[in-house]
Amino acid sequence: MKKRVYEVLSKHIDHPIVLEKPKDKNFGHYATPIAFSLAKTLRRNPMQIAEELAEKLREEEMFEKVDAIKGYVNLKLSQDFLNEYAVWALGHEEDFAKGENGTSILLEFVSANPTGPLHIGHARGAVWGDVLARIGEHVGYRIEREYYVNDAGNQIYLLGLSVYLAGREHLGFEVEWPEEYYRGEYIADLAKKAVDDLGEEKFTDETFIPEISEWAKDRMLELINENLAEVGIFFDHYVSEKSLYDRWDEILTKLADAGAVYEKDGKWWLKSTEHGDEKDRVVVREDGRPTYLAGDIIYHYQKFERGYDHYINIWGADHHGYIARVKAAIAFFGHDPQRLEIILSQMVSLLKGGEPYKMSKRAGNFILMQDIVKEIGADALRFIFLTKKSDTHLEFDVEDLKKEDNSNPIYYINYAHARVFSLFEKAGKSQEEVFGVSMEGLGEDAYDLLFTALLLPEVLEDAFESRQLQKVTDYLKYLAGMYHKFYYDNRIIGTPHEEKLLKLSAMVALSLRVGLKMLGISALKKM
RNA sequence: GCACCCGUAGCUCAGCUGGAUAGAGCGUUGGCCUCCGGAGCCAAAGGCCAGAGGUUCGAAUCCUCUCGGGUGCGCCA
Repeated sequence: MKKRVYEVLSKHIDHPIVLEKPKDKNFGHYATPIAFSLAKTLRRNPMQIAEELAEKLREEEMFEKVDAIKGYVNLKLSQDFLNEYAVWALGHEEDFAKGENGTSILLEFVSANPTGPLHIGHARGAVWGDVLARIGEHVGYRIEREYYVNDAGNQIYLLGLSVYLAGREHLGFEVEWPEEYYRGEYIADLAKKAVDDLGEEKFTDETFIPEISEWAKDRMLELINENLAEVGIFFDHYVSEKSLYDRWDEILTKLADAGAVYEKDGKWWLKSTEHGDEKDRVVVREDGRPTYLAGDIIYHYQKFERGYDHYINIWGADHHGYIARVKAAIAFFGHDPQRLEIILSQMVSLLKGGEPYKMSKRAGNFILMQDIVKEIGADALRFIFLTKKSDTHLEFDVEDLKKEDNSNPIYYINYAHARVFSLFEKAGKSQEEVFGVSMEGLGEDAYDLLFTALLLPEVLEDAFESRQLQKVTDYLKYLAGMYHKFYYDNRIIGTPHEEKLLKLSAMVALSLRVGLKMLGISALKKM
């Protein structure tokens, strides 16, 4: 809708237009303060400009009313326009709110180390990335989801060592635990399975640790994927860090050719300060082994090689210091670092009944994602993360999400959706049979509701483009609230307007349903 | 010390490409079921938008500084 308004306005104004939704609905559906900015360039009174503009816009069929008030131009869409749009939307649920864009995006998220189960912090990035992708795809972007698997380095050895030792303990050997190893019951569980799968003999000698590491890492990745699948999150690609190092010599040569690296103290350094980093970073150690950053450099090199238009990485906020060096590497390869966008996902703290949530022993002092899913369900988990910006600290109480009243927004929204279905059932009608009904003669509040329901497309687009997913949840809560009130104020069944109001209800339900789908939450027809 | 994020109602948070009277949920107080699902609706109370300057027709929003909280600052991954 907004697009159509833009188009019409652009015919009359040769200037960038700001369209906003007025806070007070008496001011119409859309408003523009354009006269203020025009006043500056034209050196004329904004009120006059607004009035002249309003005069012209009144001739457009799309608007029922155009007012110039205090320099604002307020626009009210015509009922016919809203009606037509609703009829189309109801008949094309699959296409409703879809857009065309075509830009391809590689979205990397989660990328948790395969050394332990996912914890609650991972869950935030996981849900956020998944929904960003869902919405982006819906509004027309081509998005592929990728998981970067850190399957190289010391941590994998430590995982193997931990499983090896736990396996020995399981077999009855006396075990002396080193200072550094992975704790938590999952290691013991893994060890038992490893003993069964690999055989007891692998636990007799430390030389088998690399083999155990490999096995444990694969198994861990499977577990992580199971955790993610429980919440409905899947990936298109997995890229193994280990596999990348085959190309290190080639990439290092490229960096050297670009003048991006230099040798000092027997190490190779990336001149990341040239592109805004605080200090240069080591990429090859004295003993010749590449650092973790080297892996990331290769990874991003090949990402750009794969030719997407845009790249998004969702990282835990504790990695923020890493952004500058990765972007520096990209710049050295001659790519525009702006094409890589890093979204940070901030910390999460959990409460239960007002008290700090008890850490799971199983996790080794982490709150496991799967425990929270078990406790509040995947939908609630999704919703809580989606009501907040990704880059602010978040604290929530799991008890609140278990309540079944309006303190729980998912129930609130789904209740509105279910109400519509219950109305149709009560009326003995199918949704399809009212699609064609004219909506003429309904009151203002009905049209306000209809207009709000039709806002979904622009809400989704705005949410995706601004990377502010909470706009979708806010909108759904708002629309559901509006419908609850409408329902309370207006009797529907058995009135002369029954079919019209049912159609309106169907439109509201459609927006709620499509909106929830974008969040990966299913809409209930009955609760 | 440096970098990033944050500071809005008692609590958890929206609002931030500057725009008309600062919002929601919870909590508190008080109303609404002989009527389509009360898992709902209505209302009241509650704010120097951390503080101070600046930019301008206009600032919660942009800039600078100060104060407060979080996180990061290995050649670990």
